[in-house]
Amino acid sequence: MMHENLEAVQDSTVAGLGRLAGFFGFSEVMGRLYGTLLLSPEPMSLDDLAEGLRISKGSVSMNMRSIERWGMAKEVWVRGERKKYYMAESDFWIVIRNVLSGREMREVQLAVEVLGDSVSKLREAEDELPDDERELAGYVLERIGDLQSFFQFAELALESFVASSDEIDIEEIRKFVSS
Amino acid sequence: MMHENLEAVQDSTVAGLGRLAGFFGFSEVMGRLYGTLLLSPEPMSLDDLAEGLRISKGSVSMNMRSIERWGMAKEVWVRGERKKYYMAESDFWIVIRNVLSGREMREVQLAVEVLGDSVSKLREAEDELPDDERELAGYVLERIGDLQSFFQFAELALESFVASSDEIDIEEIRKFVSS
DNA sequence: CTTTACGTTTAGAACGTTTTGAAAGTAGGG
DNA sequence: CCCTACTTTCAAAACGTTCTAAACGTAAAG
Repeated sequence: MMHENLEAVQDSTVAGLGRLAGFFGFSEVMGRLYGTLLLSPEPMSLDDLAEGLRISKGSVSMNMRSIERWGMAKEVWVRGERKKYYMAESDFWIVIRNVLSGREMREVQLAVEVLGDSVSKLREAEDELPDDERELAGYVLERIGDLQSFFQFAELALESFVASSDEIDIEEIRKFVSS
Repeated sequence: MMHENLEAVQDSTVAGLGRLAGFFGFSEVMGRLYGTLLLSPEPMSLDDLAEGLRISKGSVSMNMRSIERWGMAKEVWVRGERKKYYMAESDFWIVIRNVLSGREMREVQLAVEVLGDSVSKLREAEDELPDDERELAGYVLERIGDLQSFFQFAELALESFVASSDEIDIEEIRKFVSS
């Protein structure tokens, strides 16, 4: 039996990461799996994970594939074992870069595209409109233009963050934070 | 009857904002309500909104309260009317600042707190542990420490962004983006 | 004081998502 | 080549969320 404090601390960390994952639009199970792996010095198999979290093997299998696709964990080969073993990616900057570039970026880009289409469609049709509608169209165009600017800026900001986070080092941060 | 292009553009913008709202963990209806208000030159009543989006008054009522709490729209008083009228907050920086400070910040702060508790609880108990568990505890402490640093940095970054976004001006951005 | 016009709350229905256990698939080992 | 140990897929069930329509509350108007 493991010391109660150690186990409690592991549990609350795992639970916290689950909560966080849910908050950011992933499944909570993904967060808990990631947390479990992160706190384990040894790589873990699907069975280990299923048993540790008391969830079905099916769920572990599917969620681990998501986790892998997001670059949050890697499969590791263990000599003489037929099972799959996983280890958490412990560089959080890599993790959030993966998420930002693969998900938030896509979403923002899509928004920018849609708005661009709308604006050009409306600009083309503007001349043919009767007066009262032209006024409304002008207002709508202005507002959509604001949205465009905003999302284009967000896109740029994300891009530069994703590009620069290569160089971020957690030891640097630790010093910075504790100062 | 409104010109088909104008209406189509409004609809796709509204739908896009709904999608985005869903992506960021709000209800899609909230996003659509906000979009509808944003594209309307006149303030709109609950009935206007319900009719425009073909959803129930009840839903409009509840979602508009959320929208108001997030500072994404304001009630406006219309002379001689008993209805409630709303206008969208059209400064997007204000909107995201509200969201970041009221939601993402809280979540990150919570994570930092929980991790802090865990670390100190575990540090206290460390001495009493048998050797094998002490080793594991050391490992867990290290990983949790990394998490702490990461979230503390995120907290700082959010803080400074929220604090500085007072001074951000959309005209500035527009120039910046289009260059 | 009653009626009317509105906003809010609520219970239940509809819907989507997640979980599970079982069945199917796959690849080493004998 | 089959057996065994494992992973993946899948359909059904459990669950949670969101929607609606109806009931309710409230306040202005008559």
